Amino acid sequence: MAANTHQLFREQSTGKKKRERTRSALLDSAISVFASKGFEATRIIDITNHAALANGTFYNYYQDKDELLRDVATGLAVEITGRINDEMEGLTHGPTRVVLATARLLQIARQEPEWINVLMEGVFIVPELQSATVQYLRQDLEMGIKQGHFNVTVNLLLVNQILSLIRTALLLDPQAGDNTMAQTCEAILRLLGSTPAKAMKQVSSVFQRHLEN
Amino acid sequence: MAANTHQLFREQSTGKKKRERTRSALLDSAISVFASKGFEATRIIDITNHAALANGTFYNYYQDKDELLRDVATGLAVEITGRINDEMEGLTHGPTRVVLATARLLQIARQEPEWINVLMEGVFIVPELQSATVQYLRQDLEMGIKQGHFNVTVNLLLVNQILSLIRTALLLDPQAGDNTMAQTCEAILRLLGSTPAKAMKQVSSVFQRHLEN
Amino acid sequence: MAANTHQLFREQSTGKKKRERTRSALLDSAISVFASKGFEATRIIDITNHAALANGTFYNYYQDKDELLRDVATGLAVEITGRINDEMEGLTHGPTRVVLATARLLQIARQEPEWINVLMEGVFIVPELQSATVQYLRQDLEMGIKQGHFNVTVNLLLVNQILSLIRTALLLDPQAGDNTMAQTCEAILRLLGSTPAKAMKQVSSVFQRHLEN
Amino acid sequence: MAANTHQLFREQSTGKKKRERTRSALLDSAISVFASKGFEATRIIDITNHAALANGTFYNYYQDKDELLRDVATGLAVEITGRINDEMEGLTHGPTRVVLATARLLQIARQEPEWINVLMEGVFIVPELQSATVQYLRQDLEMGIKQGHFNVTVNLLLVNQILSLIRTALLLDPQAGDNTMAQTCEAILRLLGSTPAKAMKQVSSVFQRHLEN
DNA sequence: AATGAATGAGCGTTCATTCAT
DNA sequence: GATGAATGAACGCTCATTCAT
Repeated sequence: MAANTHQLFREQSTGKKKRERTRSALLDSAISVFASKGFEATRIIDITNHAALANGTFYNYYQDKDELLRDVATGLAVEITGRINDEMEGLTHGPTRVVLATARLLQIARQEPEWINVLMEGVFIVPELQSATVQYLRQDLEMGIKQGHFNVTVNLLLVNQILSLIRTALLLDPQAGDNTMAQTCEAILRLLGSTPAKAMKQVSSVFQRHLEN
Repeated sequence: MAANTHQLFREQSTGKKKRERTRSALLDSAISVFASKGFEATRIIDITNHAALANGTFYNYYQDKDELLRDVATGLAVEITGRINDEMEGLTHGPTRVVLATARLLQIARQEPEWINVLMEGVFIVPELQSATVQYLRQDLEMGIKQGHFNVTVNLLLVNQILSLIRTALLLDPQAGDNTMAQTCEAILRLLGSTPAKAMKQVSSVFQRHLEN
Repeated sequence: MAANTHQLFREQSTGKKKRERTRSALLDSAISVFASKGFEATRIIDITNHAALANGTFYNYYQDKDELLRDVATGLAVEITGRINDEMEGLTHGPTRVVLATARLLQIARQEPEWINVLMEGVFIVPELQSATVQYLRQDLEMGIKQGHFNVTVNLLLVNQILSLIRTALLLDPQAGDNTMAQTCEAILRLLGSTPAKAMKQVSSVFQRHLEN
Repeated sequence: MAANTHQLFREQSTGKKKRERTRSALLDSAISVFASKGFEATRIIDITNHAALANGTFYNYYQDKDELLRDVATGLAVEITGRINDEMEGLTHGPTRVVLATARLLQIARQEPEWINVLMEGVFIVPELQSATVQYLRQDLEMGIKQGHFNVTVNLLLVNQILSLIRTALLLDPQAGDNTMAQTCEAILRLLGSTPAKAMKQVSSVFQRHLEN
C-alpha cells in the first residue's frame, strides 16, 4: 500500500467493526488505483492487491466496479462539500460564496489530487452527484442575483458552464496553481455578468480575506 | 448498416478503387459505432459487423482501434473546419468570427450529431487535432484583441475554457437548440470581456446576418 | 486422461495442497501431449483438456508454453539423472561409467518413451539442461582419460558427438532394443579410441554385470 | 530481395518460360527465408514478399509450405550430391571416399550455409532424401568393408550414426572450421573401426591430396 | 469473513486460403 | 498467370465471477 496516501475512509473506520474496516480499505485503495490507472483500465484485482486482500473478497462488498465507484465518489463528495461548507458558514454575499467555493475546491485538488480525479470520473457514473452539486451552486447563484450582482437567468446550461470551467482548470493544471485559480474565478464572474475590472477586484479581495495562508 | 446515416467517407470514395471503398466503409462504420457505444466500449467486431465485413478485414487497414480513430477524427476535422472556414472567408471582425465559428459548429452538430461525438473522443487520442483547433481559435482571439474588442490575455487555459463551453453545449443539448446556441455564444463573449448587453447585441446581430435560414 | 500413463508429478504431489496437485496435473499432461504431438504443434488447450481443466487455468501457473516446458524438462532431468546416478554410486572405472550411463538412459527410454521425447525437445529450449548433461559427461570422460582408457581431447564437439549417438539410437529405435543399445555403446567407445574388439568386450562385460535382468 | 544471395534456381531457369522463372524465384526465396526464420516460423507471405510476388501467387505453384520445402530440399540435394559425386569420380578407395564426401559436404556448408540449414529441415519432411543419402553412403561403406578397411556390419543405425556426426558438426559450427572438419572425419573412421592413429593419418592424407586450396 | 483456485466467455490477432479482377 | 482484398477458423490471453475451503 502506498505510504504517503491520505486514507480518508480508513481514518473514518478505525475502531469500528472488521467489516467496516475492510470496506474502507477497498475504498481507499480504489481512490489510489482509479486515480493512477483510470476507472476503465482498473481491474478488480488491482484494487484488492493494493488493499492486500484476496480477489474474491471484493464480491463480499460490491457487485461490480461501478458500485464501488459510486460509493467512493459519494464519500468523497460528502467530505469535500463538507469542508467547503464549513468554510462558508455565515457568508451571505453571493459573489464571495461563488469565488470562495471555487477556490477552495481547487485548493483541495492541490492537496488531494487523487480525490478530484476520481470524483470527476464518478460524476459520469453517478448522476446523483451532479445534481447535488447543481443544487449547491443554484442557491449561491440565486443569492447573487437577488443581491443584484449577477446578470443571468439560472438554468441547467449555465450551471454546467460554470462546472466545466472548474473541470477545465483541473484537467489543464491538476495542481491548480495560483494563476489558474484566479483566472478560473474571474472567468466565472465574467460569465455571471461582471465586467473584467470588477471580476478581478472581487477575486483578489476574496483571496486576501479568506485564503491568505 | 443504419439506413439514415450520412456516409461522409463513402461519398468521397465512390468510383475509386476497392481498397479505398472498403477503407471508407470502415471509417463510416466507425463513426456510427463510436458515436453510439463510445470509443472504449467499441469492439473491432462491432465495426466490421456494421460494415458487413469479416473481422480479419479490419487488420488489412489498421493496426488497432486507436489508429482508426485517428483516421476518422482527422477526416472529420478536415471536413468540419473546411465547412466553417468557407463561411468565414473574408470576415475580419474578431467577435463576429468567434461567434460565427461557434454557431456553425453547433449547427453542424445539430445536423450530424455523430460527427461531433466522435470528434470529441478523438481529441483526447489525437493531440494534433487539439492543437490545430487551438491555432484557429488563437488567431481569431488575437484579431479581436487588436481591434479592442476582447479584454484578455491569450493563454492555454483561456482557449480551453472557450472549448469547454462549446463542449458543454454539445453534451447538454446534442441537437444544439437555438437557446443553447445563443447562450453559449454570449458566454464566450462575456468570458472575453464583453458586458452582458454588448454580448447579447453582438450575437443577435451575427445570427441575423449569417444564420437566417 | 490416458490410463496407462505413468504420472511422475502426480505421484510426487499426492497429499499436498491443491495448487501443487493442479500444477502436477499440468506437468503430467504436458509430458503426454508434448510427446504425442510435439512441442510446437501443442496448443495450450490440448494440455488443459488432457488435464480436465479450463483453458484459463493454465495461466494461473505458467506464462506460456515455454515456461511449462522448462518446468517439465527440468523435472524429468532431475528424475532421470537421479536414477542413473544412484546406479553408478561408487563406480570408478571410466569406460564402465560411460557405458552404464548410456545403457541405463536407453533403458529408461524403453520404459518411459514419453520422458525422453520431451526431454530432448526441452534441451533445445532450456540451455541449462544441456550444460548440466555436458558436465556429467565430461567428468566421466576425464576419468577415463586419466586411467588411460580413452584417447581423445575433451571438447564441446566431442561431447556433442556422444550425445548425438545416443539421440540417434532414440530416434531410430525409441524402444531401444538390445542390439541398438549394444551398438550405441560400442560406437561411443570406438569414438573414444577403443578398438572394435576391446569395445565389444567392454560392453558385454558391463551388460552382464549390471544389466542382467 | 537480399543482394548477396546465391540464387541456385534462378540461374537454372534464366531463359526458360515465365512459369519456370517464377517458380525459381519462390524456391530461392524459400531457401533464404527458411534459413533465416526456420521452416515452422516462416509464413507464406514471407516467401512471396521476399520474391516480390503477391501472396496469392504462391498457390499457383504449391499447395502448401510442405510441398515447397520438398521441392527446395530435393533441388538442393541434387545440386549438392552432384557436386560431391563429380569430385569423387574414379575414386575407389573406401576410406578416402567417405572422408572426402564428408569434408566436401562441410565445405559446401561453409560456402552456402543456407543450403544446409534448409536441407536438414527438409530431411524431416521428405523421407526420400534420407533414403537417397543412405544409398550413397552404403555403397562407400561396403566398398571399404570389402577392401578390409572397415570393421562393421552395415545397418540403418550405423548409417544414421554417421549422418548424426555430420549433423552435429553443422549444428555446432555452421561455418565448419578446419578443426571441426578433421575431428568429424576422424570420428567417422573410428566409428568404422579405425584406430585413432590410422584415422588421423588417413584424414590428413586425404586433406593434403584433395583439399589443398 | 476471507481466501484464492478454477472457470469460461469474450476479446484481439494471425494467417492460410479463396476468388473476382 | 498474377494480383491482393476478403475471409473466418483458430489461437493466445485476460479477467470478472463463482464457490469450496
